[in-house]
Amino acid sequence: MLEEKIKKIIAKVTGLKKEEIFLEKPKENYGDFAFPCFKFASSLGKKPEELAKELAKKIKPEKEIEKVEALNGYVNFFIKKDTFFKEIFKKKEKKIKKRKLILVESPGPNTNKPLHVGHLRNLFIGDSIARILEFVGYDVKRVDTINDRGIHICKSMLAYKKWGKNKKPDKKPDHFVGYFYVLFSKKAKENPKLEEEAQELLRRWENKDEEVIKLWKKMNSWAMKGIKQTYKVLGFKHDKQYFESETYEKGKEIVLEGLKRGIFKKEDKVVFVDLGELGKKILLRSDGTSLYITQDIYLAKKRYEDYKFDKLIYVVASEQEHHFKSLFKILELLGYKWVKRLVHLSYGMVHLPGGKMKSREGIVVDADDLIKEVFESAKEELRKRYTLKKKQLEKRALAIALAALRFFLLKTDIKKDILFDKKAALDFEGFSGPYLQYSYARACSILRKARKKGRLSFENIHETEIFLAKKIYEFNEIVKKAALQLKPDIIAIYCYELAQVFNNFYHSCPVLRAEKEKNRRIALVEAFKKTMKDCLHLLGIAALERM
RNA sequence: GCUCCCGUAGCUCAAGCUGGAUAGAGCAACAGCCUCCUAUGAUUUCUCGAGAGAAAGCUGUUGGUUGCAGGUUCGAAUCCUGCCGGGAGCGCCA
Repeated sequence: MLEEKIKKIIAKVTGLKKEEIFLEKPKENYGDFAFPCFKFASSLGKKPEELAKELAKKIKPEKEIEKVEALNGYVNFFIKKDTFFKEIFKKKEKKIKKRKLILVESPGPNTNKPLHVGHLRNLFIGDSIARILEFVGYDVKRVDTINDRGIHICKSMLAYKKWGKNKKPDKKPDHFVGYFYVLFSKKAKENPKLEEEAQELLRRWENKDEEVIKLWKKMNSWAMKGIKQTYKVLGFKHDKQYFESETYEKGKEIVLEGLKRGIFKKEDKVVFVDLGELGKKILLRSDGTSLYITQDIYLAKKRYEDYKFDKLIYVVASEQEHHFKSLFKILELLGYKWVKRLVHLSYGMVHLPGGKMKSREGIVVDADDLIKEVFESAKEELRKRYTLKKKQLEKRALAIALAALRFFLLKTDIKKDILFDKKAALDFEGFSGPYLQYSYARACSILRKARKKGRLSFENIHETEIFLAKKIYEFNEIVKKAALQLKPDIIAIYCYELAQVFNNFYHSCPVLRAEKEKNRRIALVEAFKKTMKDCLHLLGIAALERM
């Protein structure tokens, strides 16, 4: 690693420890690596400018280092032009499997409604995190929690019971179920008694009332069927799915046991826990039925028993931060040591220009509708350009549409809220998924025609070639950073910059028509293609050989 | 009321955790550019010529008192304090 070598040199000259040395990436024309002297200078009582000059004098150019210059208190290192090429053309060492197991939970759908754009963000983040962690050597399992019980489920059931006329789905089944959920809210506004009826239905469900269970099974299977269809279109698979309906009873048991042990309290028939700063949290309703958190307690335990994971990452929106803090605290109170392995990866909400999405009122951007719209738009773009057979057209259009969507939802810092802008989601130009695919396709097209012959020459290197080589060189560091911080957006932005630098190179440097430079440039395009492919993989975007 | 998050170009966002040289992209607007792309036809490799379509591409221009006011520092978009504005959460939704 070049950074390591430079740090070593600086350590030698300054007497600092390698760990104390922090290198910066300088601006253009200021070299390739920079060592800021400000802190070190003040500890010696010297002026940074003078110290930088002193240090620069002491360091002699060698193997990879072309020259060393002092400027504005920085020691700037200029790396020899061919070094980055040699670095990226090297065969990489094999990765060491760490054999640590990480569980990623996403997206946790509810079986009372179809997926919306918020779920898509969740799903893309979860999937990308899983890919990134796998890439750096972890074992990763993708798990999902199906929220298939609870008061919200009973609401859609009640509406169907009252106004569904026992009809079978006349549209995608999860949309059909979702319709009744929205209908319930509408009717409940006029008639608040419906809320009580839904509660009664939940009690009957927990008492395993045959009629209720039968209805529940029917509607749940519809919802699941629809949700699975959407997963399939997205190419998303889980290693294991957990169902709330199978964990809530054990959750109750743990809560009641905690009550006996005096960890939890009971007042007015309600079981709750006092979490101090986090406030009080209710664990069982006064009618004895369970809540979201009741089953989450057991679910965490069950997962640990199933997998003995080193880490469990819950990909859940920021609105549930309080919930997870409470959950982790409760698990700690119960004495589970593995609670330290649980992480709530909180991501920002997707808002509409008019405010928050509200499933209950049907104010949402539906995932299926959105996918369809982007897909149609991609088909249109393809038709404008080429004549393709229907199957090929659809396959390619779907790959492009999903690229646009994935990138749109992954490019923003995960903790920040997104303002959903349909025009931007449908954009295939500029800072977009298809832009990445396009640059990849171009590289493939060059390589289809290119043949390398003889040795590589490092004469006449164009500056865009160096920019590209340097960018490719950064990849390893970027992935490590993304894995450490659990931030797919780092990859997304890097990937975009990589494509950008390649497109610059592509415009300034002919490859096939080049002479002495040709072999080197082909090798460079190969290195780009490989890196871009890895990047796209980490984002879950299809790398298309042809656009 | 309390807790957490956010405020950067007309719009959407980078850089903020780890303070550092000129705060970067995309969209929109304006002005340019061209190929190794695509389809068709040859060519067994290297590729070629004709005509056609054409950028999911590139370059440039325009655009900023980084919400406001203080503080720390040689140096602040970044750290600290206060204020203003927006969002989310806070004992029987998930």
